[in-house]
Amino acid sequence: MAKFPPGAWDQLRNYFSKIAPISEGEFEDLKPSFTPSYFPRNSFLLRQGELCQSMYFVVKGSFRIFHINDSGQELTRYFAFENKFGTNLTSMIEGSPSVENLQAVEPLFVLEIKKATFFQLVETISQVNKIYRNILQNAYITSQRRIYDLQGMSALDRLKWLLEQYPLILSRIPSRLVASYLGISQYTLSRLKSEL
Amino acid sequence: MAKFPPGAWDQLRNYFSKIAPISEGEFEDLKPSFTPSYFPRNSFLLRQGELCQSMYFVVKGSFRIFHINDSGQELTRYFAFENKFGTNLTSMIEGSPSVENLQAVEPLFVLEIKKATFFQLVETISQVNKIYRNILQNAYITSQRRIYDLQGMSALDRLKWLLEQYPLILSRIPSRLVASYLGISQYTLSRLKSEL
DNA sequence: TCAAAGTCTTGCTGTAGAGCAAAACTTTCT
DNA sequence: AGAAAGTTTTGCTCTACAGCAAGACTTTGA
Repeated sequence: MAKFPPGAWDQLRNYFSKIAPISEGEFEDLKPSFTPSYFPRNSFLLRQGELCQSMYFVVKGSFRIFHINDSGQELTRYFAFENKFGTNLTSMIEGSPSVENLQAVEPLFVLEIKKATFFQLVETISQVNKIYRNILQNAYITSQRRIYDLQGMSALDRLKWLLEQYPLILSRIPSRLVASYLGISQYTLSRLKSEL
Repeated sequence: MAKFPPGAWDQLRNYFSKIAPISEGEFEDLKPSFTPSYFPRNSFLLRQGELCQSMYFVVKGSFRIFHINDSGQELTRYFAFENKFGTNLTSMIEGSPSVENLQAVEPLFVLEIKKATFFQLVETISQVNKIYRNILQNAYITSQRRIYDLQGMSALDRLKWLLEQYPLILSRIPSRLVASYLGISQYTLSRLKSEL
């Protein structure tokens, strides 16, 4: 395991400043709420059935959020890269067992914040309230876009869409997982890649 | 056009009280922000390309939210029935042109609140802030569930799912629209209904 | 109350994409 | 460096579903 990236706190501060600017002092107060941690490739941050206890801010690497359905098929709905928060919001909000897994795709460094701590900050610190609102809004918008864009599109058009919208996914994520994100089989994806 | 349902304000008050209880007096102050209006069957509250200017609280009837894609195919993502808020959140949040249409499916009575008014209340009245958070959370959760539940399901399983999750849709909404909600053709839907 | 418009059903045909299996290629580990 | 494990590609077959067209049934409105 490599050592924790030194710029981590700057990345987080930067994230804040884009949405809800925060003073140096206020930020210092926030720091203790976050814990740096490391997850090796393929390890799980959360498994289906567990309660989601934390949010994760990606410092370096990536993880995916996916679900295994009754027929044993994997469905990936999100890849979190650097400077993004990711978690199973539904489980956090409802306190219900997660229907999703969070799994590191690349070696992963995160800043972790506990659910209770986070929601407390949402209530008490207006910047964090704003951050949360922003996270919800974005989560919603992304998910909307995904429904509309992918529904009723041919497999080839989905691939082109991905290339356009999220080129990072194609360059950093193994094909098998990309296929499960697009909702097509790995065979079809492989064939389509040759067609451009 | 029938006359506006008399219990409308009670319905709205009731909605509030389940999420963010509010006093009689505070509620009276809120009332002027909402305007009762009526939309006949099939009329549009909003069309693709326009800016979404309002949120709608359904008093009686129903409307749907749908998108027409490049191949001219309709995709319905939501049916709003009594005591639900509905709008194109994305367009409201981003101030971007709507990619969705809102259309009355049954004769429709709503309480309408303007976007600017609403966001102002979100900032100034903590109960409305809570309502908004709740709307965002629910919108997100619903949309999540839809992705997971429908992706990779056979057409028959989708139908069973609908029967289970949203029986109202099957009983009140024309088949053609139901099909566009499930992402299957009207022909397939018709055939499957006979298979139970 | 009956014509006209809209909606639902059903037969038939065509096709996109799933899924298996085996080969080619890549990465990982000792 | 070479064996073992994992991933990607490709050929082949099979099926669920789309989409047209024509007929049955339902709703609407003058």
